[in-house]
Amino acid sequence: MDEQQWIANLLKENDRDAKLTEKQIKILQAAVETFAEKGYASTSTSEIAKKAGVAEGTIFRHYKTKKDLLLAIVIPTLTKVIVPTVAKEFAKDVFENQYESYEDFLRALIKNRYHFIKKNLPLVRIFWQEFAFHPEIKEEFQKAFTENVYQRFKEMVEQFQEKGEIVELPTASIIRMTITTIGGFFLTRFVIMPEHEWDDEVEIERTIQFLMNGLRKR
Amino acid sequence: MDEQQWIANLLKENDRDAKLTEKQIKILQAAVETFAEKGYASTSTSEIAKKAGVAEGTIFRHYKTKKDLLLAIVIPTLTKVIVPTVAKEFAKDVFENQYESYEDFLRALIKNRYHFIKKNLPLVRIFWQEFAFHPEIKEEFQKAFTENVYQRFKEMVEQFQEKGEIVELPTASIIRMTITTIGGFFLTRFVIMPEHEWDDEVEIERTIQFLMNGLRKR
Amino acid sequence: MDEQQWIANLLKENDRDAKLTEKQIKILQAAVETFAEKGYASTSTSEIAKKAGVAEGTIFRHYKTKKDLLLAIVIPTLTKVIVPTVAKEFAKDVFENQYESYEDFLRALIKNRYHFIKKNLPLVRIFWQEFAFHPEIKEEFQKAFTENVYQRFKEMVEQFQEKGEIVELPTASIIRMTITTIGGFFLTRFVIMPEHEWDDEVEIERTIQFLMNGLRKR
Amino acid sequence: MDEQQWIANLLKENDRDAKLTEKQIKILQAAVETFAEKGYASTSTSEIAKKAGVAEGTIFRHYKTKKDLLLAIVIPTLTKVIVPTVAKEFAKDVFENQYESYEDFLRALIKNRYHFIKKNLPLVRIFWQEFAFHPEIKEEFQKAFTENVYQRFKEMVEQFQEKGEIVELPTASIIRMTITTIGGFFLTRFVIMPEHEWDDEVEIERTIQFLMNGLRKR
DNA sequence: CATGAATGAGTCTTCATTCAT
DNA sequence: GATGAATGAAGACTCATTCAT
Repeated sequence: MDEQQWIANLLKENDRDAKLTEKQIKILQAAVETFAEKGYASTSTSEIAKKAGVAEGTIFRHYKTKKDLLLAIVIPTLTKVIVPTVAKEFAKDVFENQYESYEDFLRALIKNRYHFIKKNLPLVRIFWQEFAFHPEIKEEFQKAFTENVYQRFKEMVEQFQEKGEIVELPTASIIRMTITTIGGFFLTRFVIMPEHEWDDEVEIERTIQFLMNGLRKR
Repeated sequence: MDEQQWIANLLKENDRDAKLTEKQIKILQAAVETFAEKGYASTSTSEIAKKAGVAEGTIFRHYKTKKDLLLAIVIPTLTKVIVPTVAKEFAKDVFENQYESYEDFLRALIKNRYHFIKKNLPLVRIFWQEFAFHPEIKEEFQKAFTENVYQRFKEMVEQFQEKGEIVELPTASIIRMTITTIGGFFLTRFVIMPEHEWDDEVEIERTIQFLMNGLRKR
Repeated sequence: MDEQQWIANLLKENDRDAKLTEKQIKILQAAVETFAEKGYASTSTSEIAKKAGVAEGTIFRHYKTKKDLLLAIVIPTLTKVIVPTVAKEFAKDVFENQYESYEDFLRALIKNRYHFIKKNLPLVRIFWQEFAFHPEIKEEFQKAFTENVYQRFKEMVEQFQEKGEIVELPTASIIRMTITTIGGFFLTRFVIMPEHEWDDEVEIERTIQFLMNGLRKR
Repeated sequence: MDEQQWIANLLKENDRDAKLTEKQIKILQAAVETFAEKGYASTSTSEIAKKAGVAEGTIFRHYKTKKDLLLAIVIPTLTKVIVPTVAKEFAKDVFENQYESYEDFLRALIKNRYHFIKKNLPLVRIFWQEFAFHPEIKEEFQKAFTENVYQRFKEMVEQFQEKGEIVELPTASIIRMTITTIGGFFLTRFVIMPEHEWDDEVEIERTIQFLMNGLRKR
């Protein structure tokens, strides 16, 4: 029920309408699980149906095609999760605070994303895997990123460049390095070596220090 | 012809035997191209056959199953390309030199990998995409990495830690940061924003400086 | 409303009972339209429902199966339209007049049918198309034709054979020639070349003359 | 074998190439049979496969879609059967003879078509049924008719109008009446009342007389 | 060695029909 | 009466794989 709730909330079209049926939720859950595990192309609709405990036809009553089902999972993960989470909770959490240093900002950012990824690992995996093969997803992502994240990120960077805390490289490079360093940590942590025993607290702090050393003005 | 040569050399079982017939080469080329573009699961053997200009049955004469064909592409890309290329050319190029500084080593490493990826982008993409879904690949990769790359990398790091050039973090962390930073650059450069206009020379140097700043002992 | 009325009157079970609800009428209209355009087998009930603006289930409340819906359209088109229309209006119009000549009878017949077909083209098309595949329809038609039309037609023919106007061929042959000639005209006119510019008055008269020349005693 | 031969000859793309496999012939036969009996839309490919004694996949190796299979049956029936049969054998038989009278021409025409239809009844039924729903068929037919039949028919009619044998109506009307009268006979004979006991010789002669009476100049 | 026709299990999708609300 | 979510059997079509030539 609890488990059902969050995925339902996450994926329904918007918070007002959208009474997802119980079956719809089960379908989405089963799809997320299976897509994440085997990939979109290798997952059959009959398998999803079986796992969801519904008839195969039921899937197609709600999602006209298999691809619609994928997009129904991935697009909200972007527009609802990256965008508003970023824009509302996350941004409140991250951007709209007044940080005393870029380091503090980094710490907030990395912790926020850490918890988000940990919670939504299957969704993130699906997004990551299918990103390359579905132009719709790629476009949606770039739009979401450009419109919502990039601008705020830029302002943040410039603010601390002006304060003389971080180096005067082009903003784009700084953003890229920040993101890839953090992304690289998450990738190693959650995708490549998830079974390794991680001391997450330490590793996060280490990553922050590394980043700060790399970016600090001196 | 030239094009054919390198992929033939790259993929044939080992440098001695292995007279790949013309058809085999065409099959491998077609497979690499198509797997990279659409993903393994979404590629049909008949499509490969058509693109390679051979009969459908011919593929199965050389590769018992479709998966065999994938592995015939990916495993050598690891064992021949990561391993011996690393061990012979690359390692000659990278590890077996005497570097005056970690920075020089980084520069050699990043440039070597840059050219390799640029040349083998489709192969890298396939590896990257299928990595998650095929345990064989994952294992083979981890074996290759652990046995060949990790140990040499570690020695290199320790050498410059002793010299007092780089910081005394755990070797594993330093390796991870080095690799993810470089990997992050390549990912952005070749996968996420390949169409962006890059000044590669500048960007590489920037990445090196960032890494060095992050790792330098102070 | 007007449009609704005639199809309602045409199709309701019989003139007394049969208060077809508004929804029923809409279903029938949608079904007629779609069956005529795409054929019975290629029409889905959901399509009809959508076109009629009712829920899918509603159709099955009124017609147990899809085939029932077809028969609800076709059978009245026969029993109400061929039979009573023939027997009452048409027959009043056609058979029960005293014609001075077979030619006058033909003229009345062809004009009456011309207007009927023009008005009911979709119904006629459905009947025509499905005739071959549904024994019920075939039987119903043959019954209706034999019981109601053939006998009266025969009397008409014999009457003018006795008067010496038309030739002494077997009645069946004369009826067949009359019907196929007229039918052939309608077929060309409404099915094969509907978009051709027809001068119907002239063409009808020409058909009558042709028939009379073919049948006239000399 | 014999049975197989004619349908193979009839349907293969052209007399030279076209080695239809045994299986292909079986598929075509099964398809013709079933389409004729139940209509295209109501026939399933699995049914055809079963009847043909092949795997369902085999059908799609030869005909990319179910509709392709239909067209592979119907179009040759037009272009090979209407056209060249008309243009070569039939036309030799019918048009290129020197007829002494329109009546002789009619007799040749009707007998030729009588045998053709009798032999190819299923094909004719399919054509007739699907004509209305598939624009491709309609267009192909109109092309075939206009290009091959109409012109020759017209010359024939005009020739006998000049000789004063037949009436001076517009050629189009005369052709239409000729065709619909003959068509009407065939329709009644083969479609509407095939089980009736027909004395075909007599009925054909009667039809000719009727037509001639209708068209004779007087 | 290479071919390509043949296979049949499996894929996504549609559809007539049912039934709880 | 009307709805529309749910069903599952059936539909068209795909595909990896085999095998006779």
